[in-house]
Amino acid sequence: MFSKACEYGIKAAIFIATKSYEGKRVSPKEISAEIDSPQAFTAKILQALVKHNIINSVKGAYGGFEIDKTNIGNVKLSQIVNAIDGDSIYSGCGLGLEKCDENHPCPVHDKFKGVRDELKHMLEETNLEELALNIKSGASFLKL
Amino acid sequence: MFSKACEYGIKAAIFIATKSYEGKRVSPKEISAEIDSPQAFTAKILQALVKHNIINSVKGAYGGFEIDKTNIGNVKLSQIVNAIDGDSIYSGCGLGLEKCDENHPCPVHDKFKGVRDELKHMLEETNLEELALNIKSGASFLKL
DNA sequence: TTTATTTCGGATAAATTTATCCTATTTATA
DNA sequence: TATAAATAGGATAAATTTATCCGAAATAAA
Repeated sequence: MFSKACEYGIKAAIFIATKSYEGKRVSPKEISAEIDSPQAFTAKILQALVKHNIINSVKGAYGGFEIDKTNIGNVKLSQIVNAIDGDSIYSGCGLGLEKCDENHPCPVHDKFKGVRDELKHMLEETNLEELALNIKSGASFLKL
Repeated sequence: MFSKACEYGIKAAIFIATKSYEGKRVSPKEISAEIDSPQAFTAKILQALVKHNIINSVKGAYGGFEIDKTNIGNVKLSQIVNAIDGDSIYSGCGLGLEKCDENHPCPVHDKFKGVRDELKHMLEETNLEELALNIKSGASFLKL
């Protein structure tokens, strides 16, 4: 469904959010340990999230990654997915046709519509706040 | 969503079905031309579909690939997806956790459940017959 | 200003997926 | 039986994704 890079990106953002609520910045080392991902690769993904203004980075001593506490609720999963995997999940044809729409549909166009729309809706409605709070409360997990 | 191999496999199976209704066998060359895919790679995928008993192959002169006319309606998309991509779409965790279920959910487990179930249901309920008939009637397309 | 710490970013390598090529094997027909 | 036509399958290459390494740049604090 998502690339590994995207999975790491989502989990990293959630973890950063939980720490940002505590006013703490986190390093790629802490992040990769917490989400069980390769450190250097995760660092690359964090760079991408920074460039897309989804998370903030602070260089130098006592630096690290963080998200503005007041903005955590505004960050939608769709932004993260879009930043890393692009919009192919929404806009792309399920069977890879170059051109696929109501007027020139692939064989599964209509049947996929529901699934795609539900996925899109879910990603656009889910924000980091609720996901981070569920992690903090122990209702959900980032690894294992 | 699906691998390219799987996209090719689905489109190839649909095309074979349309030809099988006419009692005609088709070659990898015809198939790849019709679904706009690399011929040799497509041939490998056809081999996999044969091994999974989703399509039949007949070697030698006047041979080719076909599907029993009486069985076309019984072939579900889920069988093709399963044969090529495995069951990761259904059973795998959306964020790649090794263990992810009600008791130990990833952050998006519940939110993904609906999407996954709808996708699964759609793949299990859609058969080659309806897809092939839509191609024959010009209601849907396999390329461009 | 120096030092320690930390992200940034380029180069490269490993793994996986996608794709190609060529020979062997099978089979219908002349 | 010989021949032509077709799938089967192994070896290999190209492209993409995933992953690692290391030096440069930036920054806080001593």
